[in-house]
Amino acid sequence: MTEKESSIINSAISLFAQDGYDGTSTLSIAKKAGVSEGLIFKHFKNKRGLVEKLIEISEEKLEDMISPLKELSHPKVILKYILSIPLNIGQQEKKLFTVIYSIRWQINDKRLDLLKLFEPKILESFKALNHNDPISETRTFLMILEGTFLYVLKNDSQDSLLIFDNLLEKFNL
Amino acid sequence: MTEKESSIINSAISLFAQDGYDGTSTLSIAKKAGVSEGLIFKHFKNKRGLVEKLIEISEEKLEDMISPLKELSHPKVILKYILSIPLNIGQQEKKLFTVIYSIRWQINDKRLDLLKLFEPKILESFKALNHNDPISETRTFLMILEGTFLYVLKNDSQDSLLIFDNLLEKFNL
Amino acid sequence: MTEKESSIINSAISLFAQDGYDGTSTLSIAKKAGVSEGLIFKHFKNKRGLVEKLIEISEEKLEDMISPLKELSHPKVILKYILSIPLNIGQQEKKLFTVIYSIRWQINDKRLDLLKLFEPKILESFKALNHNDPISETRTFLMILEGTFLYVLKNDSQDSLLIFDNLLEKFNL
Amino acid sequence: MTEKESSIINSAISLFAQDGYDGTSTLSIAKKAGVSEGLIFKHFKNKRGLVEKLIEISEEKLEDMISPLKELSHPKVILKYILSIPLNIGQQEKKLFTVIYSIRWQINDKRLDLLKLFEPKILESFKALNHNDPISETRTFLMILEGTFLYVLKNDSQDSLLIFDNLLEKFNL
DNA sequence: GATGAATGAGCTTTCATTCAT
DNA sequence: GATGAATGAAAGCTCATTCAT
Repeated sequence: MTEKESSIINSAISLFAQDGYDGTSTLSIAKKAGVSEGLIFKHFKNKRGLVEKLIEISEEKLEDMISPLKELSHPKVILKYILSIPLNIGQQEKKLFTVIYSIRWQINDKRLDLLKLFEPKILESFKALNHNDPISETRTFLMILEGTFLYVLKNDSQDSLLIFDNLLEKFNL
Repeated sequence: MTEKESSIINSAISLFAQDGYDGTSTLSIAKKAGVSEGLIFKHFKNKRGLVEKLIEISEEKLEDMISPLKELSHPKVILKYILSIPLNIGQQEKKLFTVIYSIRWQINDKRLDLLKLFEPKILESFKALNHNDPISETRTFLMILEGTFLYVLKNDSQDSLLIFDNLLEKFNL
Repeated sequence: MTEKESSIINSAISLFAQDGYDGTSTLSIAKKAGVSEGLIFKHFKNKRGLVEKLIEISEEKLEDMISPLKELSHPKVILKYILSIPLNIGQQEKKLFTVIYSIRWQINDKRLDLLKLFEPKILESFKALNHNDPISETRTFLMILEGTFLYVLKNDSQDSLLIFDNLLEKFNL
Repeated sequence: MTEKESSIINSAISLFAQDGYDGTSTLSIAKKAGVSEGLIFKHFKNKRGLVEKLIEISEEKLEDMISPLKELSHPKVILKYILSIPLNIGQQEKKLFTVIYSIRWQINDKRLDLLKLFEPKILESFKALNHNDPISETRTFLMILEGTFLYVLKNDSQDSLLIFDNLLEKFNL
């Protein structure tokens, strides 16, 4: 990946997060990236191709967040870790996930439901805890996880910790 | 409000919910409404004006949902009622709220944070229940309420009841 | 002519003078006149019909300005009088003539060359004065008359008198 | 400046002169220029931007007409030269100035009062001639100059010379 | 790889005009 | 005579995309 290519990606993330996919012109991305408009199409074929790239990156980012789970064995620790993820994302990831969230309303693509990646691990954990309805509990857990993500993306929250403790309690973690 | 005017509104709700604000052309709204494109602008001035109208309608809808709360006094009953709201919305409301949710990523307007309307009632209830940190609990409650709304809007859930019971338990309701 | 009809005309004059013919919408005229948009078309058939009416009125106004000439016999007095006309027009006439002037660039109509009405009188006067080239002198006179009109319409001139004396001298009047 | 760009400018001049600013669509300009409509906006941002360009060009044209004055010293010669300017403009300049004149009724911009550029030279000349009221005489001179311009723009005059001599006489030049 | 001139389809919006009431 | 809801054509403008260099 050349320097210009990654400059385009970063500009796209910022602008998509700020103004939405449709609200961002390829020209504005090019300008912000200090690059000619044509180059975007050379590298990504489409404006849509840019989104594809962002989805890929998001998936990789999330995979990275999931991978430490392999070394954890206790289900409560696993669930705690998952719940902590939205509270620990950095500024650039925040923008990236904001893009993914906003795009979900405009583009139909299963891959945009990023949190689905956590489902197996969560279900497995609740089963290990002998929860009496692990499937429902998983669904609720995911739902709340999504609420937490949304909250973090929308608010510059410093009160994350309070929310976190509160959630742990509700899931007996 | 003439018949054509409300036809425009209904078409706008459907199309915005389906394709997003930017993804919907005024021409497509007009066609679906069986109306000339110009009429949209006579009645709503702007494409943006159409959104303003939808926001107003949403606020009214939500006010209607809140008003029964006045007759409830027990805090647990109040909170239960609020949690049940997303599970009881009809098909047209679903579309309407989908529009509001999707637009939040493109238009910055405080009124789009519809759930804020519930905040006073929720806080008051947790205080009445002598919760040891009512402010945090309210925030968590709202966050989860949003997650529930999102879930309901995205999925054609028939499993609502299971989720509902699960949530009641988590808030000791 | 009903009250509403003349109200439309006055509004049209003001708005055309301010924003030009194309820059003025029939709706804005209707609003300013306190009248429905449809009524304009009942009375004047067209937007263009409104202009026709304004041209008629202008011609009448100018005829009124010319008519006192019939009682004047001395050529110098006649020319002096003509030269004084632009300096003595009222506020409403000013607007009206502004409309005529601005419209000349958009609509081709011989009647818009209002000053042509003066030509016979001017030519006759210079002939009576035994001017050695009355035709050329008339053309120059008309040209300068037009310059004076333009000046008066564009500037809220109080220095009219100085200009007037200056012109008299140049034509030996 | 690319070839297409100047083609747009020339088409704009012709059409604006013919049909006025509001009466000319950007599409018609594009067609006449043999160019896509979008290109107009790439180069000039706005329809208004096109006018800005025409104003600039006019100013440059007029500067070119003024510059020979630097080499003239005798005030009478200077004034004679200025009076001769409207009679010596070419076909394309004629169109250009027609645009400027017609636009003055629709757009308020000091730069559209092109003749103001001559004011200092004229005033200076009348002072050098010890005219007893040089300020008034300058105003009158400018007014007549404007009348002359108007006359030339409106009529395909071959009788320019007669007018010219006539004017010289009136200003003792 | 990189540019930027150029395109053309599609968008929102305006507006003169019509017509049922 | 008067209204105002409704139309539809045309306007200015944006933008993803192409392509010669």
